[in-house]
Amino acid sequence: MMGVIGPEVVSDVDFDLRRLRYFVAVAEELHFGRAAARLHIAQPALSRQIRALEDALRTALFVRDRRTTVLTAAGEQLLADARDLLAAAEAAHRRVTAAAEAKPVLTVGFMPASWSPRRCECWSATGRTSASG
Amino acid sequence: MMGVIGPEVVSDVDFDLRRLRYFVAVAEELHFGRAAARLHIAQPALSRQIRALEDALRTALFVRDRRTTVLTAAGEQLLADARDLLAAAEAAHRRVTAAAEAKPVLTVGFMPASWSPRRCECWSATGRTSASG
DNA sequence: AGAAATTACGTCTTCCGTAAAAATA
DNA sequence: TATTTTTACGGAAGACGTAATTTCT
Repeated sequence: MMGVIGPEVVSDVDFDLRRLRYFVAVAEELHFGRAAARLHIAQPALSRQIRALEDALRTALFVRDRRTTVLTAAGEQLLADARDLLAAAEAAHRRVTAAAEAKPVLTVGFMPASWSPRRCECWSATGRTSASG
Repeated sequence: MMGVIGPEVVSDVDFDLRRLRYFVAVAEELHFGRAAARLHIAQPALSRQIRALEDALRTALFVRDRRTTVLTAAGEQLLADARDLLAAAEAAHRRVTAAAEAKPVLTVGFMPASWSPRRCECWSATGRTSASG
């Protein structure tokens, strides 16, 4: 499905964070059985979700070689990005929780590896004393 | 729900990208009706999803003042993070698609505003000619 | 009354787990 | 035949829309 119409044409990236977690598990294990066990779900459910992800991306992520499971180039790219995305989501969750408690937020230099910068300097320290109503 | 058990205790960040999009719409419009129209869904559905998001985060995101809708401090934080997360997801989608087509990927300096760096230098240029099997 | 958000309810899609099937060494 | 993944099927959870409800100006 596409984002639709008007000034708002979002590409509607259809990967769920849950699906991304599933994908990372399979990509790391390279074995649907072990990945399913690690995720505490049944194998068929995992297989379906991975296929659904591939369909949504319109891109093959694994090469199922009958006996072996290997990542495609797209799969390798997604593995890197998925890890970053999940980490970013978790970090966001922490920041939101912290903001709710009106605690000062300290952001330390951080950057996803997939952006592979040649050089990067980045830091910040934001102290906020509860200024909310 | 928590990630569960063993060496893998993921905090199970429960925000869906779809819910995040819904949230951004409301946060930008500060009006459930307009936001729902913009998202092409009904108002109640949107209201429920926002509440579900707040429940999942265990954090209030809006102050519903009957007549007005305002962001909480946590809401403001999430707005910034959500935009970055959605942008990152979209970028990841593009990179994955590009990788699938074995095109060289050019990453230009980019950094979410929410990390509010005092100073940041960051660039990279990765050329990859189809080396996949 | 009028406007804005939430709850109630019925429906439809999606997701999961168990069981069976396909495919390969 | 054993192992790994995928399809089939029935049940549970989630999400949406329409309609009714609450609350404040």
